Amino acid sequence: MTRADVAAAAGTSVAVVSYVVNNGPRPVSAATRTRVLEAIELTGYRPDVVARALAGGFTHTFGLLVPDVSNRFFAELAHQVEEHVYASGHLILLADSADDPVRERELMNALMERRVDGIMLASVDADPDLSGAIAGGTPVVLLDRIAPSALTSSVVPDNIGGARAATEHLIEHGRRRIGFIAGPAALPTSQDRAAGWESALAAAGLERGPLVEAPFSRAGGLEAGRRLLTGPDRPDAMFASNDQQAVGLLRAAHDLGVRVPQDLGVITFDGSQDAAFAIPSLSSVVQPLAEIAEHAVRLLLARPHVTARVTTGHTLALRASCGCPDGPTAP
Amino acid sequence: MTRADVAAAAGTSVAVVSYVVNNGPRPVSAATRTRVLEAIELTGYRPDVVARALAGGFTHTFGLLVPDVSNRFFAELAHQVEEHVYASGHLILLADSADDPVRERELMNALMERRVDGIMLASVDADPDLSGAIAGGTPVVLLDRIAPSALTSSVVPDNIGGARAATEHLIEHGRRRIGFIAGPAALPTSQDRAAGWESALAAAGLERGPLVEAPFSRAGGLEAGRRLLTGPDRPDAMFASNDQQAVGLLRAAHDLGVRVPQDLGVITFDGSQDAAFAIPSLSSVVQPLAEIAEHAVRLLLARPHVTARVTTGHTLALRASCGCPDGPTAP
DNA sequence: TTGAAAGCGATACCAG
DNA sequence: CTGGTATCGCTTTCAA
Repeated sequence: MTRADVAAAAGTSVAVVSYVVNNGPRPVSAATRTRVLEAIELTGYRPDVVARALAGGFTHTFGLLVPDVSNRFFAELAHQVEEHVYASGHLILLADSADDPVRERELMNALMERRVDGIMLASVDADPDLSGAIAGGTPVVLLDRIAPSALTSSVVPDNIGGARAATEHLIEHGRRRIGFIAGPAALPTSQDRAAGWESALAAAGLERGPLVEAPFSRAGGLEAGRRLLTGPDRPDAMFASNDQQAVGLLRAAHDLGVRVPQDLGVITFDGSQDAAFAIPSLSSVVQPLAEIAEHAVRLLLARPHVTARVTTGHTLALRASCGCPDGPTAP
Repeated sequence: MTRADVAAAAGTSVAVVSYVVNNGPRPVSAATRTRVLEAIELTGYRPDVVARALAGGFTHTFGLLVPDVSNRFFAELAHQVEEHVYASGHLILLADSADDPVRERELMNALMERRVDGIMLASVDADPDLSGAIAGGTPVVLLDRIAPSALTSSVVPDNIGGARAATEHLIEHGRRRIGFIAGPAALPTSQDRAAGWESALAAAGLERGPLVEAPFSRAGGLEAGRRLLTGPDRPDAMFASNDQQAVGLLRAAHDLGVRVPQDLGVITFDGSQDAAFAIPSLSSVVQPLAEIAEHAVRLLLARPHVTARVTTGHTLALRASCGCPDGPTAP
C-alpha cells in the first residue's frame, strides 16, 4: 500500500495521487480526484509519515519538553496538549529533561533531528538557548518564559499578578506575617512570584515574612516548611511557589502539629489537582491549563507560521487552607 | 553535512561511511575506519534519523500509550521510561487514550505509522486488539495485562499477591470489617486485586466487607468513600485499588469527620508519591516502577527480538493510614 | 575490503 | 490538468 498501488488502482500517476492527498500544489480535475479518492479508500492506503518527512513535509508530531513529567502540573499540561493536538492528527514526542540544562539541550536536538513540526518548551533555564531551533527553522513555543526575541512565541501566566492576588487574599484573612517559599532564584518565574508577594505586602504596609528558597518539589517544600515552622518568629501564613512545594509544606505542618489553616494559612500557585485534593484542600492561583495548551498548539499549528507572546489569566480557587470554607466537593 | 560530505572528506565512498557508522554489515579495515571517524569528527556529521528510518532502519523512538498521563502512576512510569531509554538515545512518543478504547486503537495506528521501534501499552481494555501491531511487526510490551499470545511480551505486577499482603496487614492491625474499592469490574487488574483481598479475608475467617466499584480516579474514590462511610455498618478499614482512589477516599473521610487511621484504616495499591505525601500518609503496596520500566525497555531493545512474560514483585510501604507509625520523613 | 547503484515512500519541478 | 523524474539521506546488495 504505497501511493504506487493507489496510482495503479486509480489508473493515474503517483504525482497525481500526491496532489490529491495534499490538496496541491497542482490542481486536479474533479473526476480524477474522486477516482483517486476511491482508490485510496479501496486500498486502505495511509501515507507514510517517515517518507513524507524525508521528502520535506511534516511529521505531524510536536515535541513537548518539560523538566519533569511526574510533576503533576506538567503531567496535566501534557494531558491537555494531547487533547488539543489529537483532533488535528498530531502526536506528542515527550521529552523529560530531569531538571538538567545539558540534557535539555540534547533533547532539543533529538527532537529536531526527528523533524518535529514544532516544540513546546518548558525550560529549566532562565533563558534557554534557542539558536539551534531558530537556525533549523523549527517553531518553538516557550512555556512560562518570555520569548527572548520576536522569532519565537511564548505563553506565560501573569506570575506577578497571580502572586499578588494570592498574597492579598491572605492579608484579607487577617494574616500579618506572611512568608514565601520561592523557587530557584535564577528563574524569572521565581522572581516574578516573589515580586508579586512583595508588592502585595508593601501595599498593605506589612513587613516581608520569611523567604526561603527551595526546589519546585514536594521534598523542597517539606524541607522549607520544617525550617520555617521550627524557627523563631513563625509566620502565620505562607505562599508557596507551586503546588508541589505546598504539598510538602502541608506535610511539614502536619508532622509538627501546626494546624492549617488555624495556625498557618497556606495558598499556592498552579492549581493542579494536587491542590484540590490535598488535606486540607489548598487554596491556589489556578493556571488555565486548557487555555495554555490551546494557545501553544494554535501557535504551532498556524500556517503561515506566526509568533506571539501571550499572557494567560488566572483565577483564585479558594479552599480550606487559607481559612475559606471548603465546599462539599473538594475539586 | 550528509554522509556524502564525510565520504569526500575521508576520501572514500558513502557505503563505507555507512559501514563504519553502523558497525556493519560489511567489515572495514582499521585504517579506513579511523579515517572515516576523523572525517565525522571534523565535519560534525550527525546521521539523519528520518532518512535512516525510511531506508528500513529504526526510528530510535518508542511509543508509550497510557490511559491518562495525569494519573501520577503513569506520569511516574513515563518519567522512569524516559530515564531508561535516554541512555540508548531513544525518545518517547507519548499517547494518551483518555480511557477511550476507540482512541486507543487509533493511537496504536498512529504510533505504528510513525514507525516506532516498539510500543509499551497500558491498555484501557481487558484484552486489547494487538493484531495490527503483530501484523505490522511492531514489538509490543503490555503493561499490567498478561499477553494473550506468545507473540507479545508483558510485564505485570503480582496483583493478587500484593492485594493479599495489603489486606493481611490490615487484619494484623486488628481490623475486622475490611472493605474494598474495586476498579472497573471488566479489568483483570480489578478482578485480581479483588481476589487477593478475598483470599486474605477467607484465610483469616473474616467476612467480606463492602465492595464498591469505582473508576481509577480521585473522584471515583471520593464518591465511593462517601457511599461507604455514610452507609450502615461502616467498615473499619478499606483497601483501595489504586492511589488515586485512596486519595479520594481520604478526602471523603476528612469531610465526614472519620479519622484515619483511628476510625478507618486505609491501604492502597501502586505506591506513587501521592501515597507518600497524602495526609495522613498512605500505606501501600508499592509497584517497582523503575523495574517495570527497565523490563519493558529491555524487552523492546533486545535484538534479536524476544518476548517474555515478566511478573514484578512488590513491597509494602507502611505509613500512617493503616495505623503504623509514620517516620519523620514522609516518603 | 571497497564502491556503484538500487531502493525506501513521498514531494514537487518541468515538460507535455 | 497530468505524467515522468530528480531528490531527500541512508542502507544494503551485488560486483569488483
